Amino acid sequence: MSSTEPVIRIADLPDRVGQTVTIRGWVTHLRSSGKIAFIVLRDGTGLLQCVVVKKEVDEASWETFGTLTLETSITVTGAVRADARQVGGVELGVTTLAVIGASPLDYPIQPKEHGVDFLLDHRHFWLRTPRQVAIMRIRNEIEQAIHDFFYERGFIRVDTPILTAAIGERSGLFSTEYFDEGNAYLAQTGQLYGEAAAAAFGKIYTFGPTFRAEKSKTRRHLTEFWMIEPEVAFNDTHANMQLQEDFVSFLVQRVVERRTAELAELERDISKLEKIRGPFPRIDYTDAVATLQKKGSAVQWGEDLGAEDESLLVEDYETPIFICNYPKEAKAFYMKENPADPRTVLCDDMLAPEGYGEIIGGSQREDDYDKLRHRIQEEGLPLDAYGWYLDLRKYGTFVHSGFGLGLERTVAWICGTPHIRECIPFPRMMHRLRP
RNA sequence: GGCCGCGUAGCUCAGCUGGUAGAGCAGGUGACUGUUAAUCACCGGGUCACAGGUUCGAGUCCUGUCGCGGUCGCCA
Repeated sequence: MSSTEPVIRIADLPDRVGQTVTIRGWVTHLRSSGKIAFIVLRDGTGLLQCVVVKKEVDEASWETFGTLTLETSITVTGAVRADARQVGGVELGVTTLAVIGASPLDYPIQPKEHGVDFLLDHRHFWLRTPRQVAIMRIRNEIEQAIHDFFYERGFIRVDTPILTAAIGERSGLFSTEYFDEGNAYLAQTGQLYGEAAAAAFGKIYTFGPTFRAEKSKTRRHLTEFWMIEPEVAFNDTHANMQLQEDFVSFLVQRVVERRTAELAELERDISKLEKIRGPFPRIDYTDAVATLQKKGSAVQWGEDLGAEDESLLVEDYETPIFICNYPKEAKAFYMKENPADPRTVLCDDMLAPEGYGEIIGGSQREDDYDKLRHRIQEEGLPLDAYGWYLDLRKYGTFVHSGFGLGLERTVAWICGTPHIRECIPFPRMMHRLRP
């Protein structure tokens, strides 16, 4: 292994045909036909077929080839040459070959089908496979696009606390001891803090992990997931939905433009993603219930919509849709009462197409001190814990709105994966805490 | 938590109305100078999740326990 040889990344090789380069990576596949042998090497940027011909390498390198196993990390040096049969159009004619780190023969992931439970037990290795690499690169693209979208529009990113006193929504909380302060809870949302920050900066967003201790066992739920929560001062519910529409369209088109290779690896139907541009239909909850009843659903006005109801509504559209203005009882205490129909609140759920369900929940926030205080009491929540939150309405209250986008659900939809657990590097679910 | 389903070789699975455990892949040895999950020959590999029951006999039927998956509810 020469330290003077420049180390090149596989993705850059098409520009280096004819040059001699050194690559470091992991053995992904091995084939041998006696005096000629093939190594498929992975370096995190792509795959490269390395051709080892006995007559063309030194004896030590040929013997080294014989010891190679799957996932051995190696250094190879050789000439880059064009070969139309290869992905990326190049292969490497090896001149020397050396092992960095050996890999025992019992490497568990084989180039074949495995069960999901087995793969999740070996998530640290599963992550190395082409499909998983593609998903994580798309996830990264979406994360970067989120930051770009908000930065270009003058939003400030605000990091909200993960350890909190009891505050937020009603669903299950993870708790831990916190010195002499009693229990601390892992945050289920950064929204309330986001509202405080909106009065400081005007337009903000949060980007962080959130935790739900519900015993949910579905393809759409994790106990730890990442959520993006914008909050905008002086935006009403209509401006809020416009922002959501622009935001989601931007994310999808960004992935379509920049991650075509990864979408191809996932065999995603890109034509379905290209249609994701505003406007998205805005359906009032009351109209949605009427439509559902016509379609044979048993749903009654006042009830929340079930997963089956959501699918029935989405099936008529190729873009995401909004369901707006749910009954007060079905939604959180902080949502603003609808002046046009006080039985309902100014809120919206965005449902993704193709059965991926709710990816956004948003609302205009209650900005009236007395109404909010009343709602907190109505829900049986401890008033004293919400003192600072009520203060936001006492000192210069302001119309404001925001929403929460579930990152993994968005990644799952854009990638077309059947289960959300593939869309986060190390998923946390009810029955899975490791690796 | 409710309902449905699964647990057999390292992995993926088959195993019928109960009759003494199978395949492919992976692994080992050998052959092969253009392979793309290479091919060919030969070889090793099992507490059928666990406990109890029915039976002459249980991987198979029954009960319980454990583990896991799907779905619903909750939500992003």
